[in-house]
Amino acid sequence: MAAKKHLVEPVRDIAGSLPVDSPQRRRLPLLLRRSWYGLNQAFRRRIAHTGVTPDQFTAMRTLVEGDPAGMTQRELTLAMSSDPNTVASLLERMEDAGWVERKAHERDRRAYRIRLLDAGRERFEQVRDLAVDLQSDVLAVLPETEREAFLARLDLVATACRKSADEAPRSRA
Amino acid sequence: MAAKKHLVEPVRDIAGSLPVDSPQRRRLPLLLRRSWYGLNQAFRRRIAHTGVTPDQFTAMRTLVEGDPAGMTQRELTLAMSSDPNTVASLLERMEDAGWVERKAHERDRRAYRIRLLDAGRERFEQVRDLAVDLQSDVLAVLPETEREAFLARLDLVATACRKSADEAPRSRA
DNA sequence: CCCAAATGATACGGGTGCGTACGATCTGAT
DNA sequence: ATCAGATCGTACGCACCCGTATCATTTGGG
Repeated sequence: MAAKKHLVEPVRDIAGSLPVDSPQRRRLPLLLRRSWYGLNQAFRRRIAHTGVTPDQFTAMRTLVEGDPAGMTQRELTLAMSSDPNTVASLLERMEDAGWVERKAHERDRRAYRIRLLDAGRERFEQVRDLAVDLQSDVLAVLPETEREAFLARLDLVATACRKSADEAPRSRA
Repeated sequence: MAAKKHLVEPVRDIAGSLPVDSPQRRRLPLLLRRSWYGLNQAFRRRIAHTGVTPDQFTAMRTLVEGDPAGMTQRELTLAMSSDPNTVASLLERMEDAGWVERKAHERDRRAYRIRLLDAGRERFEQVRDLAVDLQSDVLAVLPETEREAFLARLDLVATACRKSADEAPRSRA
C-alpha cells in the first residue's frame, strides 16, 4: 500500500477517518513487535560468533555501568526492565560460562553481589562496537534532526506501557 | 534524572555532545524492550481471564482480516512478523483449544488453510475492545497531533530493523 | 518429462518472558 | 524483643523466539 512508500511528510492522510483498529492504520503493537524482534534478531546474528546473546550483552553493559561493588539481581532486573526469574537463569548461564560471579552481599544475606569477571568484560568489549553500529544503522532511517525527538517520544510510550502493566496486576481490569 | 521529567520540549539538551552509547542517552534497544514487553504484559494481564494470550489474539485478528478462504501458515507468519516454528506451535495450541482448524490446501499439498472457528471468533470479539482501549491509553501520552507522525517514524524504524536482520543472515557481518 | 532448487511445514533444542508458589531474611511497628 | 508484612532469590511450568535439520511437495528450466 502507498502508506509505506513515503518518508515523513504525508502522514495525516490515512488517519482521522479510519477506526483505530482498522487494518489500514499503523498499529502500535505490530510496529513494536517488528522493531523489537527485528533489532534483536539482527543483533543476535551479528554477534553469534562471540557466543553472547543479546540479553547477555545487555546484562554485561548494565553491570559495567552500575555499582562497581556489584549490583544485586534485583537492581539488575530493574535496570534491564526484565524479570527476577529471567535474570536468575540468565545469570546462571553466564556464571557457568565464567563471565560473572555471584558473591554473598555483605549486609543482606538474601542477596548477591553480581560482578563481571575479566572473561566477561572481554566478551563485552568484543561486542560493544557492533551494538553501537547497529543502533546507528537503524536510526539512520530518520533525519538526523528528528532522532532525539523520536527517542524522547518512544521513552514516553515505554513509560506508559510499563505503567499500564503495573496498574493491571491481575486480569479483570 | 531530569531527562525523564519533561514532556516533549527539552530534547536536544542531552544529545549532540555525548557518545552514542553513553548511559545518559536514550538508547533504542532498551526503549523498544520496555515498550514491547510492557505493552505485552499489560495486555496479557488484562485478557488473562479469557484464556487467550497476546500472540494468540494477534493470530486471531490476522486471520479475521485475511483471506476468507483461510491463510496458509506461511502467510500468517509474514503478516504477524513472526517465525514459521513459532506459528506452528502457536496454531497447535489454538487447534487443541478448538479455536482454529487446519484443512488441507486444495492446490498445494504441503500447505494448510487455517480458519478461525466460531469458538475462536467468540474469544476474539471478547478481547478486541480491551486491545483497542489499551492502545488508546498508551498513545494518550503523546499529543494527539503527534501520534500519527510518531507511528510513521516507528514504522520506518521497524522496517530498518527487519532489513538489518535479513541482511545479516548468519554472523560475521 | 525430469531433476535441481525453492518452498510449506515439522522436529528438536537452547534461551527468554513471566505467572505462581515458596523459603530465607529483613524491616517496621508494637 | 517480637511478629506481621515486605523483599531477595529460587523452583516449576507454559508460552514464545529462533537456529538448524529434515521431509514432502512444488516449481522452473533443460
